[in-house]
Amino acid sequence: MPELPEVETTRRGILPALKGRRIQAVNVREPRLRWRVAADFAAALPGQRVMDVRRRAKYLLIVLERGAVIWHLGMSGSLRVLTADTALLPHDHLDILLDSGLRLRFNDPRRFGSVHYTIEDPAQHFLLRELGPEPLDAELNGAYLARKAKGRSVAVKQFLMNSRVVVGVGNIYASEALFRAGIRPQRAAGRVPRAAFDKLAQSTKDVLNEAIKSGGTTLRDYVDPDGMPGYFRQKLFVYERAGEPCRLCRTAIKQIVQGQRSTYFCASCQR
DNA sequence: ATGGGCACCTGGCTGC
DNA sequence: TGCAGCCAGGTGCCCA
Repeated sequence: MPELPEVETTRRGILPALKGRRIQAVNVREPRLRWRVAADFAAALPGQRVMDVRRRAKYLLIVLERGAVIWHLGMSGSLRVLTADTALLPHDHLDILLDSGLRLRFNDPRRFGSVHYTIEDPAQHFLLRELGPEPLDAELNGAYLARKAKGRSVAVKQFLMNSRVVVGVGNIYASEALFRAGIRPQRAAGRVPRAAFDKLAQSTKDVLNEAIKSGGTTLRDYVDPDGMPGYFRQKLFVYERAGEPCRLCRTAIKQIVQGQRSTYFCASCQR
């Protein structure tokens, strides 16, 4: 999936086509997503104007006059802005038709994505209310990470990917941020020195910001709303580089499994 | 409270 | 050529 940079790239891409437009219709072709699309979803939106498109963690929030759509792209989802006559592809599960004649189309082969409509404050929705701070906010810093990690035995990589600790750091950028901070992914979170957490907070922000600038990372199927891939892949230091030389010290990059996810690191640069 | 494992689903690649 | 097996940008839930 899209991690935070890909979701942010998507948000920026769809915003100009959506903001200020009125929704004419919603076409749900496949309701069986991560959560079944509610039976009344398609009826709640038509006639409403899109006020804004925001992001919280990896969720896109389409803010309407009344309520909001909470959209997650899962592992393989993408949103594109298309003209009405664009041919349907496999896994094009849902369209939102706008009064401009354009439509927002959701494609998601694995169907791990989801859409919800809420009339309440989205921050209080069950998907959002337990989430930790945004990584690009000042709230994420070394002191915060050290406090949250105190006494915890979980590996620091899994700690960093825990959305109750900090949101938006997925499997690619967790490995990348730990590499840049010089921290072994296996190290118990509670045993990471405070100075290393300072570095980690900064490297997390850096890698996410740089990836956003590059339009995100395309490994397989991610495309932005204009159908373009992201270009950050060529700037990755460790992810999917097992056996290849470290870009800093030439040591072969190692691949291990943590929490059923692949982790990549340099055993020389990371301690 | 914390940590670990499973589940959801399709497609692409590898190796026999 | 066919097919079984494995892997993939996520995350909620259940259990010890």
